[in-house]
Amino acid sequence: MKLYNTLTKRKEEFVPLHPGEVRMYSCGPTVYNYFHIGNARPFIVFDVFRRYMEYKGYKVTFVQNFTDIDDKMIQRANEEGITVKELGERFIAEYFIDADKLGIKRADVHPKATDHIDDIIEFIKKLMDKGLAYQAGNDVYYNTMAFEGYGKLSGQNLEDLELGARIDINESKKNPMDFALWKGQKPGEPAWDSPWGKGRPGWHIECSVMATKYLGETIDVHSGGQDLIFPHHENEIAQSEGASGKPFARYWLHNGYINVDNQKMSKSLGNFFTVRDISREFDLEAVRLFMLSSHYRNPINFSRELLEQAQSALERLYNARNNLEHLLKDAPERPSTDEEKQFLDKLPGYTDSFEKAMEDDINTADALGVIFELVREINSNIKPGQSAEVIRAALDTLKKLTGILGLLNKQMGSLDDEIEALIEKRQQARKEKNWALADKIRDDLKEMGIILEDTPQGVRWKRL
RNA sequence: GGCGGCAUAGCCAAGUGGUAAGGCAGAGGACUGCAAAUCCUUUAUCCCCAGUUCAAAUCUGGGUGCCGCCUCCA
Repeated sequence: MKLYNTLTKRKEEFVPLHPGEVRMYSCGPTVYNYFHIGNARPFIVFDVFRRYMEYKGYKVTFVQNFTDIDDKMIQRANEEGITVKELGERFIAEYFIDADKLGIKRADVHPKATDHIDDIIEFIKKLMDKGLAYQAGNDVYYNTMAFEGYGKLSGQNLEDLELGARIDINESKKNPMDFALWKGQKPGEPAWDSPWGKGRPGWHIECSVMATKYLGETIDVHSGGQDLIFPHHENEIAQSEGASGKPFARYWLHNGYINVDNQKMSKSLGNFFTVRDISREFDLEAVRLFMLSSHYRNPINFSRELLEQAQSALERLYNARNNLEHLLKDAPERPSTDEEKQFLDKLPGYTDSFEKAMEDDINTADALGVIFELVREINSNIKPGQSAEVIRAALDTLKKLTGILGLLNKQMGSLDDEIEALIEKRQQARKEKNWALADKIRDDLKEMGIILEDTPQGVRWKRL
């Protein structure tokens, strides 16, 4: 499998550090609000990466943190009149509600910064011992000048960075590019005891600490949005490699932004949509399909129209699956005919093409194209009366591939007797050409959320 | 100023040397009591110019336009 590695600026063959295992860390949300769809992109695309690696048989250990202490957390908690801890707990719960609807699997570990204060302190001590950090007042800073590789991820050197940097008013730093590992307590802020006085961790340190704790000093994959390349991930490298003397992450994966009107969507610009807001109008699975319909490193524009397109595309997928499930119920268990076997022989080709797309730096857009080609193949070939073997094989392939992308999560389910009876009654009416009654029943069922379709192969239903 | 990305049909989007996947929307047709679903047909000189090559959307050079990072941010 090839992955574009931000560190080397090339596609590289993925070779895990430990054969058969993948250890990956992805930067999670700061839990001071509902997350927006810009945040959702990395959650979704790296969830797909994880699912694909699991599908390929790797033992994947996936860690995604919650940042539950920082300036924004403190500010928001004050506005709400609650503690930072309460705020964090609330929005962690909200995160899972939205993430579940987006089809994002739980990470193996979802560590919180505030649960790792002791580990963070130990880590900072280690950096100080190595001369990579210094205390200034009640703060502790990372000494960027002392770390040789600083800038290697973002492709910049310290001098260029400083030229572009705003004048830093914090005169206690030795160098403007130095960043806080530990921030001394200010009035009204939550704080923990430390060798440098009461305070709280800086933002970057938590990821180095938790990634190391749960995955080891060298991990396989570290991922996040492109805007984290600098300074966040650059700083993580400085911290982690400074402390361990070993490479931190072997592959750095970064997704592109979501734009609105061709402008970056971000919290600071205020032009963002939360996933929660979107969920009131759209099926979040359509949002997922939308995210996967272009390559993860390309920027994508967000709009209602595009979401509607994705919704329609999703329905095409569901129709294909549901039709197969309907057919399977009555499919005869018998040996497949030669013609049916010809169809069966075509199925593995779609899996191959799908994998080929995924192996090329997680090309979900291409992979999705393969799924739609499979859908057409299925729709053109599958008819009532075909062997259960054929229908089952088609269904299995479709479910397998959509499952890797985390799509088609809603089960078709079954109908209760009352509705079955209504459908039967309508069939009788149709037989008698009582169209008025038949249409009335169909309308009534629609009110109840059941849509009927009279196909040449008989009546079918699906949920609204 | 330093670093980086993008430009393919009405919309979205793959494709990185051999005359353009797929989805959405539209048009025509088949099927159908109607509707829906489904199938078939149909819609692109790949931003511009020059070059390399038997052959370029794909490589090289130049240009134009748009965007991002260098500051909290996915």
